[in-house]
Amino acid sequence: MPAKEIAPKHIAAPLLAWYDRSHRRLPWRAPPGANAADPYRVWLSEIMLQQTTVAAVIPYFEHFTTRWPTVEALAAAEDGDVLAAWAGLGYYARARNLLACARAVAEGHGGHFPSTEEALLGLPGIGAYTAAAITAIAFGERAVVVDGNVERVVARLFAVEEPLPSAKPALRTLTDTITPTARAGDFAQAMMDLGATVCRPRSPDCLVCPIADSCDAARRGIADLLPKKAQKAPRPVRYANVYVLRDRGEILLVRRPPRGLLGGMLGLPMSEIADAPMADNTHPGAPALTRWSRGEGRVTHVFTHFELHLTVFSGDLSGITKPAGDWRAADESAARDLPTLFRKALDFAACVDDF
DNA sequence: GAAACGTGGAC
DNA sequence: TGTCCAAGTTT
Repeated sequence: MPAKEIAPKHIAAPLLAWYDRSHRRLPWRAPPGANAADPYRVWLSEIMLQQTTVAAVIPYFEHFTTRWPTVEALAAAEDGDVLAAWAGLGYYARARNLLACARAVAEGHGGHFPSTEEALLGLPGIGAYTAAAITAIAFGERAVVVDGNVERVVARLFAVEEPLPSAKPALRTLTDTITPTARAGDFAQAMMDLGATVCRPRSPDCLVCPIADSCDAARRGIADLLPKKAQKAPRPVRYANVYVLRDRGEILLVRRPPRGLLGGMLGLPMSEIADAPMADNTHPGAPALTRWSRGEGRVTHVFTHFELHLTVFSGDLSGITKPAGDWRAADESAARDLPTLFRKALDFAACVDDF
């Protein structure tokens, strides 16, 4: 019954001491000894960090906070500007929910984020993890903050053999038992930092871990085998066509439907996504009836749940009525606001046709 | 509960 | 090269 032997203070005290010693400076973190963190910055960083690495987030966070320093400023922004600023970060529903949340806070809460988990959970894009993280980090209130790092640390600490994701409820309960009341935000961040830098998914560095004394997996030498994970489904391969339509120095971009894959983002005109390649002489989803020339080869882009093989067609408008859409100068900057998928397709087309 | 939803870095 | 993974949420 190792769970009983690990008292909160045996974890929190050495962990917090380690955190104070090794404190990582990150743009959304209040410097040591400074005033409490700004809820807007905490919230923004937590949304951006969902399933996304710190290194990828930093430049986006700097850009967003410079351009929209407050939640009210963000709430007043144009949808297209925010989505464009998010381009390349991925999981674009986050950007759509970000705006919806900012507007809810600005209009429904007087520009102040609510400070309870329950109220935070009611806001778009804020789930169990983010609500707890904001409660602890921005408001200093005790909350049980469980992300992927914490699950890993706790699974090892208590040598939980049950695989994820079914172990989630047990891991949450165990996290509750070691969560202190004091320094709630620091404890949460310390757990996540530990998971990111010491209690890593592969090759955990138990020799330098501040809580290895209390760790059942370390004691038994099985830390690198935990947590166990259920097998994931294989990634299917799918196909689509994209169209680079030119008119003199411009190319056509279109706004995608507001939900679903890359929802709301600007992109190249694209066919439906199919399970097999389309015949070269049919052009479902093409923006105009013109002569299309197929690029040699395909662009491959790997999403979480499928691998997309894109055939890139280019064509010239040459006198046909200009279809509606966002016509952009056909240079490198055309790809600026686009999801990576379309940046790749444009790069591919540029290599083939050098426009 | 399972599937949808991006991207880039590490090994 | 392929696989795994990163501070998850929504439907």
